[in-house]
Amino acid sequence: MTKNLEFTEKLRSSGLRPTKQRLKICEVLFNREKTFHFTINDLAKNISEKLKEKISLATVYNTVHAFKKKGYLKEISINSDKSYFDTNITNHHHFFDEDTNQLIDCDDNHLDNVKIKKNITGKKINSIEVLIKVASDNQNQN
Amino acid sequence: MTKNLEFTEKLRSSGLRPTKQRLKICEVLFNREKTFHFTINDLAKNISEKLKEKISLATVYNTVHAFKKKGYLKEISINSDKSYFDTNITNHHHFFDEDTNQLIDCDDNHLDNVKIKKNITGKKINSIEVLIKVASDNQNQN
DNA sequence: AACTACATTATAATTATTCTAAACTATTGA
DNA sequence: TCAATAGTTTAGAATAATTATAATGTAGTT
Repeated sequence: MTKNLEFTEKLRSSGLRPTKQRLKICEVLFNREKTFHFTINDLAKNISEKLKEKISLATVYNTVHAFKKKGYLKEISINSDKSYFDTNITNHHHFFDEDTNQLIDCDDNHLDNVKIKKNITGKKINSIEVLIKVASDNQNQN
Repeated sequence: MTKNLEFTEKLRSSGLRPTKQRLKICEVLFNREKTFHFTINDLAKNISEKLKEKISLATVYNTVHAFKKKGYLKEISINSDKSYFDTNITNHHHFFDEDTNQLIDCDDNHLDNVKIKKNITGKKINSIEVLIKVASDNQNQN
């Protein structure tokens, strides 16, 4: 609750109206210790668990995309039927646990810096993403 | 046509029956100089252009997944509404041109080897994928 | 040739996501 | 303060990719 003013300011400063729904979503997304990796579905479930009120799915989609556009969220490339988002917007990479379908942050001690030696001519690099897919050692993959 | 026997053998050796449809798809996928990056839709279009006959979409899906399972195709992680596949199954990475939505292979002279210094405990690494998103230098990104 | 297991197919079903258009609300400025 | 307006929310429809279904077809084997 004390964070509400902070979120209001954050939204207003980026030209987003601090509506009730957006503040609630801020609370769920940004009021945590660890970074949060989620799909829209995860988030919607989280909202209806933590908060009493329901927020329309369309609003969740709208808000997540608005937050992404403003740079408050990052979208992560995983080959999947759904999109994954990350509250950690710093430049970092990911493990993807194929057993649990969970994304896990890669910190610096996991991975050497990726160096691009040669780029496509005439293009600029927008992002470099490394995705390390892992699974249980004793589990057979299909 | 001369390749047909080769494809028949390839399929048979991996326990896939060399049906008419699978051979046609092999022809479209593997009878080319360069590696082929495609979505199911690309492939279906390619089939109906190059060949006279139509192959049911369901069969295209089934076949692509069967080929992937047998290791003849790789699925590439791009955050998108559709899945991308690659006939180049060697260990390599990709550029993704956001202007044209095209995947481009990264060869060795583009990228230094990615080294994982520390893995998640109890898990084994199934794959490491680097995706470098690029776009026109003079184009503003939204 | 006939049997059987695997394949193909059209179509229905499912799932994630976006669109729509009407109702609602935050902001602004009189 | 209050009304105008521009941005938001919403339920539900629409769309798009993919998977399931179940009937028909076909390759491989006997």
